[in-house]
Amino acid sequence: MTEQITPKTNFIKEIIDEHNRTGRFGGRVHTRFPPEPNGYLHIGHTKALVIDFGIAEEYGGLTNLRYDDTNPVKEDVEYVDAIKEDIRWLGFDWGDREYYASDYFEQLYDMAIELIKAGKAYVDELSAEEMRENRGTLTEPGKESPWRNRPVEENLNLFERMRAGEFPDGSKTLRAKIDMASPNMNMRDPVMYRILHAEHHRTGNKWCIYPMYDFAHGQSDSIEGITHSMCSLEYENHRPLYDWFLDALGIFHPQQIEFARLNLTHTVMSKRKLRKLVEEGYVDGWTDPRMPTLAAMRRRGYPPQAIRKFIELIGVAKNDSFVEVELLEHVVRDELNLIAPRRMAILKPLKLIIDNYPKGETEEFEVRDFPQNPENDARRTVPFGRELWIEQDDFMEEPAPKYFRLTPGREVRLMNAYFVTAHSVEKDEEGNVVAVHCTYDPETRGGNALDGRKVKGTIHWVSAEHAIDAEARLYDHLFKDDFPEDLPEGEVFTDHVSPDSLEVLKGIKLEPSLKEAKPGQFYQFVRNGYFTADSVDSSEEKLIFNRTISLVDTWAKLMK
RNA sequence: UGGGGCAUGGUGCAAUGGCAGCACACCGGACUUUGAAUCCGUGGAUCUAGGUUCGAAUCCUGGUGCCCCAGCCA
Repeated sequence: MTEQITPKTNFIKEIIDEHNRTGRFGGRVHTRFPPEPNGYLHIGHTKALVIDFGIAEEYGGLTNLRYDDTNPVKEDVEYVDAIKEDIRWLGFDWGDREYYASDYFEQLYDMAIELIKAGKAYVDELSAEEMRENRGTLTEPGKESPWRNRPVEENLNLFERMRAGEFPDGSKTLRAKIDMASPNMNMRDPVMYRILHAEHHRTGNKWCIYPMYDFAHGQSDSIEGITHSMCSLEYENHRPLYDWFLDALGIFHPQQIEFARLNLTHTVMSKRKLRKLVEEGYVDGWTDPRMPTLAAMRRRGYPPQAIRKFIELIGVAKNDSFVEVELLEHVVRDELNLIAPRRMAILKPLKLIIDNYPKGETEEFEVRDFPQNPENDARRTVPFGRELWIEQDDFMEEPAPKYFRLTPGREVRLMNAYFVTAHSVEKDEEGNVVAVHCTYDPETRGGNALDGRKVKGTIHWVSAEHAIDAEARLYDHLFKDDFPEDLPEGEVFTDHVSPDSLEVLKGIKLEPSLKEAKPGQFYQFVRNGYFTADSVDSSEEKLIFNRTISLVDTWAKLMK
């Protein structure tokens, strides 16, 4: 297991410590996790999850789950449910504090009225295009809207009628009256409300005006008494606006803190791109095990503790960064190594016939599930017979240098069974080896020679007579490139989806104890990798295994 | 050529004026009934130029590079 040497602090905790020293929030720490229900949670969100829930817990505080559902045209209950399942799977608990920004629509509306009355908001009638033209550019100030200074009463009247549904989509907006010349574009009279005659997944058709994120998030935090509102770096430019609304309203003022979001090599993380992969069929839905979504990782067999551990290891900072996916894979292997019982399975079968083993005879071996762990003596029974399946890769008629598996004339160990020596091969008309003949030494039962002689190679096997047929799905990185988003001019990231990211193996051979394998149970297929039954397609009649992650393969590296 | 942020081995994160460290990756070795795991070991970093200081990754000044912002998205 990886050492628990993660840094004990980070810049966010230092800020909180400072607040606690000065008593800004009376020692209280209350955070929120604010997903928009418009897609599945991915590994990047896990960073926010671990920060939001982890920090609150560390300080003895609470975390609210709050859906940021202010845009009905993009959101759906399907995602609300999926998100909750993912959070629970990771082991986080929001108690009964499941909230929605849409719960606050009425209060938000009242706040807008208040700002209008204070002369800090106005109804604008500029079209989207006109508004864009008036906004100015990064280097030039914007122009004030001709509607900017109309009387409070008129604003009130118009805003009420916006709510009443008197105007078509896009015809009017409510804007904050701040500063069209601000160097921060977010302060150039940002839109607070837009007209959207759309059905909301929670409020139905009650509303036809919806608040913008900037007008909803800070106040939602405030209403819930959130003390520390963590978000990603791109919201840094929004903090002045977040603060402005809170101050203009004179309500409880949480602290927004921004951190760098997680980027991972060999994958893409934006919801837009993930959606594209799904919609254009590059993958089989949001839960395709190659996706970086939590649902996909669960299906693929990543243990949730490993994902949490990974997030703890990468730390928190404000530095834009790309984490190598190898670290995630390391943590997954590390965890699985501890919890996954060993099994024998042959992925690419080759027949091995023991010529001097009595025909028709079988025997059983009692084999340990965790041979590397002296404290866990769990065992299972594995049948053995005259004809076995071994891996094609475990036999070479003309061995490469340093190859020490099965090859004519060399003695190797069949794991937990006997020493065997290959003598001859059967080939098909194309010259492919289809069976290997060997002899065994009955004096090596269990895998050790009475005379103490050693063998260099140990290979795994499955009794042909008892084997169960199954399918295996081997996954590799979705993209071969480290940074699939860094593309030459004119190329699309979907063109780079790796054709090797999925390899389906029909007719793999399993030891019989795998018959009852269920999704959510992890196995190590000895010398091959970690596998789990597929939660969508596997059944008792037709077992289908996902390869969660291969074992480290020093031999393959040597061969390159 | 506006504003906001960020620069430490290949990657990510520490070091908060006092010996630049940890993890992954890489490389070498030991051990091995998994070419896994485990164990041991090597190499490799403070963007740059000045300044302050006995002493700077850390403080100051200038430069350079990268990221974000011109949605009625979040």
